[in-house]
Amino acid sequence: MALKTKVKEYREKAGMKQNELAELVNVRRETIVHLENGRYNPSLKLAMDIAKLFHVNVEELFEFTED
Amino acid sequence: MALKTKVKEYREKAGMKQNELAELVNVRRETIVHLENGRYNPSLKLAMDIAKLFHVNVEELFEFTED
DNA sequence: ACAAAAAGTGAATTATTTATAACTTTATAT
DNA sequence: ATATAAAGTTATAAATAATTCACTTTTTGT
Repeated sequence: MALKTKVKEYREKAGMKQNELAELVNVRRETIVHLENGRYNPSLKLAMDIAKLFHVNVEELFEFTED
Repeated sequence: MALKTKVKEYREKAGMKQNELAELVNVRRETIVHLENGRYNPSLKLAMDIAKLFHVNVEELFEFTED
């Protein structure tokens, strides 16, 4: 149950710092770090807020893989 | 930050009991009850598992509204 | 009407996400 | 090269999703 994500790609494409993204979706910068690199399962709200920001759907941004 | 969802609609459309849905996505029946009626913010994994099951995207199934 | 199945409730516990803080490491610019 | 910003790490605390249990209520079928 590892999480693959394109958050970093989309963030950089938007010329955005982790800090800025964090503020826009009302979480801590560390939460963005963990999301981009780490392997954990965010809340639906956080996932949808980020997807909305980048004008993509959740499935484009996040994918759960086996193991 | 209330959560509107169509889980119940899609579940019934699929002729599925709460119990069956719960087993298919590996949560308790009570979690499905709370999801369908209650207003709380599930994990992304749970939301995506359910969306996948019904062949819709997450945004079709869940929507966050103000207050 | 009655029984059985399905759905709903509430409270207490457990598991996990997110926050906070105090750092270190890497990238960027002057 | 060196200062500054950005990104990453680790540990602990706080918030909350999810479990569990013991029910009650509603729905469905015979």
